Amino acid sequence: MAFDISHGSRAKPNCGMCPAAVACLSGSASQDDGPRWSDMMEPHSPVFPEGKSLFMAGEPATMVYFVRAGCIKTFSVDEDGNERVRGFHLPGDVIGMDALGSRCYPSSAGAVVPSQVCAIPRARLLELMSNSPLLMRGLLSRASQDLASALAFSGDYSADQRIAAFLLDMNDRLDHRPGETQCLRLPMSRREMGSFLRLATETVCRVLTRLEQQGSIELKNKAIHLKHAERLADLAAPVGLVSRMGELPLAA
Amino acid sequence: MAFDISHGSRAKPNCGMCPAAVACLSGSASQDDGPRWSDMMEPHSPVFPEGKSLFMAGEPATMVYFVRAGCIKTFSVDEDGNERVRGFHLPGDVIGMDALGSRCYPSSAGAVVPSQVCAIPRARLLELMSNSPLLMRGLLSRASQDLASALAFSGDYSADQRIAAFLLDMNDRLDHRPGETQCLRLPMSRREMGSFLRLATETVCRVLTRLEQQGSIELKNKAIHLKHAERLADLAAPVGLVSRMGELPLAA
DNA sequence: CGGTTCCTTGAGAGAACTCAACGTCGGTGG
DNA sequence: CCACCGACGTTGAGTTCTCTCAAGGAACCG
Repeated sequence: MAFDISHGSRAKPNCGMCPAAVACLSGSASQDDGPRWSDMMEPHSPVFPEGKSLFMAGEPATMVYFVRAGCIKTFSVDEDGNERVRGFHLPGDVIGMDALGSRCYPSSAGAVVPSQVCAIPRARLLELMSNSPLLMRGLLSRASQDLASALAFSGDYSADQRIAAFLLDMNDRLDHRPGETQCLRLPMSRREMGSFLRLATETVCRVLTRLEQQGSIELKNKAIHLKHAERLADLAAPVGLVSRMGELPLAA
Repeated sequence: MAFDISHGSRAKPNCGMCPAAVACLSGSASQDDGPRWSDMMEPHSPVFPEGKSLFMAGEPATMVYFVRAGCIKTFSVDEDGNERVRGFHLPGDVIGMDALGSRCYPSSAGAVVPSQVCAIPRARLLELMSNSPLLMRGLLSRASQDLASALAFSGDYSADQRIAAFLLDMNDRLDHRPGETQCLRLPMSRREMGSFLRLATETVCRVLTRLEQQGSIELKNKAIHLKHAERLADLAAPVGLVSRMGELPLAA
């Protein structure tokens, strides 16, 4: 993890110091908004231990969260108690945008690994958006990207294609030191991965094993070395997931 | 169809006269916004014959559309030329909200049956949203609902469950005179239905036939009579699709 | 160390797909 | 009016992919 959450838990947010701030604010606020942005935030950035939930589906949506460190999943639970992961949120990602227009969170959210988030009251964010078209544009842009990503994964693709696309997506989004060999350290379990990709846990395992036998990847538990990213990209091409690195620059 | 598009094609939008206006503006604008709203619109409401496309994926997003009559599908085309329907949009629905934050439309849009839409320049809408928090709230609310619906259908459910949920959703959204027996007239082909639900055309047919044999529905080509909506609802329950009739009232 | 959860692999079952054929509908032109 | 055509809809047979059930191994924690 790029940001050690063991120190400074419950620290007052200071976006100037936060390694995730670049991603949080990218395309979302002008230079001037920086200080105001920090001031908006709740005074503490709570730490959530693994498994702890931020909020439950149906709960009144009071806050919007920005992930500072760790990994947060959003999910819903069907009547049989089965969990369905809707998405994984990494440092710099926003959680709760889909509740901006409604009173309640449409899904639950919980920490996949120990995580830290910054919170901003939903009403304050709406107000801020009204005052800053640039911020509104930026946040809408993020929401659009999340939507596009969700739609891409919702397609009817084979297990191999979905997993290849997932690995590449996580590789894009998890920050890893440049120059370092592409070694993913996935925060989530096989079960959570399968839940997100609509695959049985066993199928996830089998596909990963198959990809390893083909020499495309190398498995070391949750660490995955992408040996032939190109081959994965070929496999994942039909999914049509565009890299989120291609951020919208600040210019309108 | 509740609104005969054979007359008044290319008519100047007049939301006071339009049967879809209630849905368009529901929760989206205050009383005062009504006239301003009409003025925003492009001077003509173009008619799109079946198959005609409104815009293509990747095209610069200049307009946001409101469906006035007919049925518009949004879709993407993969590298093999296969069409994947992302959603069906009925009178009162918005198209292009997912492009508000980006420069280009993420998917293509085309008429499923002869259809009429009202267009509003994207920039004008963004401007209007900045000036009217209520409008912003309303439109975000719609976007949230669309997202929730898309997520519900993206779940890993059986063909029967997805089709039952789809029929009930269409029944909710297609306006039919109250008191009339619940007789759906689906605008889309089996192929389009399957494309949306991630099912082969043949599977759609088989499931519909099965539902008919069970006495749940009655098929007359594209007209479908829901004989036992309850049974369908039981089947579709796990999909967790909430009726869109439960609109957010105007009150904050 | 137990105990638990997660990961992995195998065997069999089932759901949906593909391929193929045929029926139906709506339009077009002789 | 009827024959023809193409697109759409329906049904059957066989295949494939993924799931379920089952069991053993590995990692983690008190």
